[in-house]
Amino acid sequence: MGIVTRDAKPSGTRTQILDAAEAAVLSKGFGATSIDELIAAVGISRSGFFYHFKDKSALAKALLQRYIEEDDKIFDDVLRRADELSEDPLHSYLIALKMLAEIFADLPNGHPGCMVASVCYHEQLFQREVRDLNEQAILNWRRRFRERLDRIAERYPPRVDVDLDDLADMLMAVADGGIILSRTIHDPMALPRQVMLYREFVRLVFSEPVVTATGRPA
Amino acid sequence: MGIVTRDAKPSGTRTQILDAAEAAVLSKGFGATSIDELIAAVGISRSGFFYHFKDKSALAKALLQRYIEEDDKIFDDVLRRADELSEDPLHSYLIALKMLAEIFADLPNGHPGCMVASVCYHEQLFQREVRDLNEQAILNWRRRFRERLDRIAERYPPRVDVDLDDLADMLMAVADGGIILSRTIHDPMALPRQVMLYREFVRLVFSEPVVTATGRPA
DNA sequence: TGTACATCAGTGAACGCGCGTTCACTGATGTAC
DNA sequence: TGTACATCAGTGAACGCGCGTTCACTGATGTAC
Repeated sequence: MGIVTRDAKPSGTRTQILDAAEAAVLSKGFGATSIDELIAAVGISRSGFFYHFKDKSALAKALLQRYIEEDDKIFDDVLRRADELSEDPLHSYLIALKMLAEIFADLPNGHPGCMVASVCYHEQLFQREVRDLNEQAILNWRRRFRERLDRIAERYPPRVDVDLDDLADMLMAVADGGIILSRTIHDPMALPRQVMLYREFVRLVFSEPVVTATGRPA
Repeated sequence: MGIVTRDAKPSGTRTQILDAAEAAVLSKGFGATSIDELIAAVGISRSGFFYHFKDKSALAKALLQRYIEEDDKIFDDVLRRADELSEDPLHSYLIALKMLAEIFADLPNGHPGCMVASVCYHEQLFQREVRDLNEQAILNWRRRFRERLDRIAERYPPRVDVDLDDLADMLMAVADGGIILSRTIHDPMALPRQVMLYREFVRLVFSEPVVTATGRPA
């Protein structure tokens, strides 16, 4: 998961390096991203790079750290706004998921890729520290969404026997899988549609189906 | 998605190179996998490699091609065996999904990674040909599962309004996302649990909930 | 059966380029007294 | 206000290693006649 939107860029050289690196890493991988291409994009010398990062793996760590922070902020934002719109935990969660799908749908060139997924497919290139950072990020998202699901389950007893940790994880899985799907088949809307499908699942799990006059469920 | 199980290895040098390359690419990326480490693993000289592959991108193509073929074979197998166990399209699909989850659960060290996802996160490194191969593989899987869902929908009208292409795609998304999840949090069972969750969703979409004596759905 | 040639599956040495990293240095701005 | 020193944000040149690729060559096996 994760978004590009960078609000109020500090625009210092360090940030520019990180921006160039993020785009390059997400489209060709960390090992194939060279320092030379980054400094060319930013317009500094090779040593300028090493002033900001002690070595290439310091760049990796900073990249992932920044990415996780930004994603956290987006989730904070979406969940908070959803809570403002409904006091019911299920409705709030459904609103949040719809907002998330809309954010994904509004990305002009589709989602650029998830840093967590990229790191996962380059494990061996990173130190323990970076891989731990990645693991903690996912467990943190699980905890956060699990909390919501617990509150929902209190009011709406689940109609099927699903593990709520798994259901929380599924959002991350659907998002990361949806990004791969979207990029591979060149359909930017596939990702938001997958998020909406996850939303439908959550709804089916917790709420009774409302059958309309036509016999079709609402 | 995709499995390691290599049945009846030809065990030629070319195959050994592909095996070594697959493991390396899935764990560190294509750009960071060197020809030198592959020939060291196989025990041939550098020129021995170039006898089998005209250049490194020929390796990439062969790697992806082989991976897709193997995955296709696994799906063929699972769907065929499920059809033998039930003539009902929904039950057969649910059986197939359970089998798939079991295959994932039985991998001793967890799923090694999906080649399609790896290629997706290394786009810029590959020629058009390889990226097209990747896209076609996904569209092919969509077509195959969509077919099943159509037959299910005929007999079991969906209880909610979901697009069947999206629902077919979701298996691939959940699998690829589940692989990333599993690897990142070091829980090999997270992937099969995600597949079972997708299975639960399919069941909720198509079949009426059966309420048991305790008031809990079956 | 013997000989000539072809193919298969490589070897070994060399190539030049690009990579990450280091090191001594620099000009502009900030701070202390 | 002037001077000394410190810090910030870099430059430029050089390093050695590892990379993908090429090329001339080779020994074993297969095939034609």
